[in-house]
Amino acid sequence: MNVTTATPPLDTPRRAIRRTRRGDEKSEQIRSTATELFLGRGYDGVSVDEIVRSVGGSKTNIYNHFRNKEGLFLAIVKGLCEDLLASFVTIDVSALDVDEGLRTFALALLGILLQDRHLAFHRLIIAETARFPALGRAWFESGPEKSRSIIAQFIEQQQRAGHLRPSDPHQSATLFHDMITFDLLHRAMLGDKPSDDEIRHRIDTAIDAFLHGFGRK
Amino acid sequence: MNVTTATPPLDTPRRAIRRTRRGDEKSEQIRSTATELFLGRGYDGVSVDEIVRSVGGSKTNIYNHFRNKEGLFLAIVKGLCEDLLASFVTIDVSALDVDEGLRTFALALLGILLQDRHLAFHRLIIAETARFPALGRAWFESGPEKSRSIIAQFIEQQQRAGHLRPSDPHQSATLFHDMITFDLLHRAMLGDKPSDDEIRHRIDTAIDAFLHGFGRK
DNA sequence: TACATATAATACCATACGGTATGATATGAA
DNA sequence: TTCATATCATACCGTATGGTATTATATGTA
Repeated sequence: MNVTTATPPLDTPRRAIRRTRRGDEKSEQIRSTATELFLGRGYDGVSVDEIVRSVGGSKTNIYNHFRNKEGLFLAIVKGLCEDLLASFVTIDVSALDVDEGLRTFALALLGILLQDRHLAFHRLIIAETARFPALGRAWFESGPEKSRSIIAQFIEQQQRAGHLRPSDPHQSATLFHDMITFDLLHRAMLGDKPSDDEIRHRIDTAIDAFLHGFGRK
Repeated sequence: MNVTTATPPLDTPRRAIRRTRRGDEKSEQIRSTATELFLGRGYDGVSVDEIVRSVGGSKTNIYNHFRNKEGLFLAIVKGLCEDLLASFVTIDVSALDVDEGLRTFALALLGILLQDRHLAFHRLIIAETARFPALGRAWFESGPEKSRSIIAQFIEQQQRAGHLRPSDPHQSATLFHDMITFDLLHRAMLGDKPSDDEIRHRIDTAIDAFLHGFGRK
């Protein structure tokens, strides 16, 4: 209801707190415990009282570390955005050819996206973007947009080496990324987890389509 | 909490109701009014009292027509699943060549998926699938799976005519469908609606990739 | 040791929700 | 017209929620 924008950011403590080791530890306990609860049952599905019961300690202290329930939630999502794709940004494909590079990216990406933890996270984001619009943006930038950029770099490099015909690298990376992820991710979100064979087969088909297309010349 | 399965389906009236014209009209009023409310603010965001205020009449009567809040919600989602893709199933591409056919499908599909009404519906489905598992299934079957099947039929027909090289038609249709939809749909869900030019460009690129690929032979 | 403050424990508040009970009124079929 | 019943209006119940107030205790620093 309150749409004024003069209020300070929500993911900030309600008042200056003297930082201390015990305090930081407690704050981390609250954050990590609440993370699992929110991932499991969504924002509305978890009450502050339940977080208190689960992490121990007092309700007041939660409201001291995080301004309110929304503040705690936003801090948690911010952390998850950074964590989930962490292993993807360190992949080194510089020594691989086109086929191997794309396959490496695809396997790593699906390995992350099909984890239960990511599925729950994805549900959370989609569901709560209506309530917290900034949240969807942050996820898109740190998720799909980031992984596509990494793939785009590789594609551009392969184009310069003459192994791919010229095109907008980011557009091409997006098409490849989407071919790989959409179907398997959505089915996994409905509880229909693809087998390793299915994953490999999907990747093979997508790489083949990406490199050669389906036209009959 | 109650996980027994002996209860009757939820989208069923709580007791036998003598069907009458006024009753059917009232039931429709409730359904259509509540549809817009749920699309706007989700399941938890809309209270039964608010539906009563909005549609007029009495709370009791809603509980007579639909067993409870969940029953009303499921009836509404079932209706939306059928409505949204209605215009897609009647498309006739039998006289078109590969390029034109794929373009026709892509334009029609995006025309549906990027509507505000569908975006809200999609959010609703993803968010509430955790609470109502059957819901995600029903949507997937009547949505993505259905549109892919229609595209697959066209691809198979073009393969038999020798205009596409042989492949699993449904796999290929899935790849094409996902290239077309994933990125634009997700960005639209975050409020970043693509322009008509962007849509056309994306479709061109995807069709080109589908037919010719990006490899340098 | 002394003092400021972070944490705890607990009771409490206002509000909102889904759902039911009850009694009055409107409607439609016999 | 009669009578069963669909609809309405309203009050109510039990429960849960986010958030605050209060008072006591543990902790770190000077």
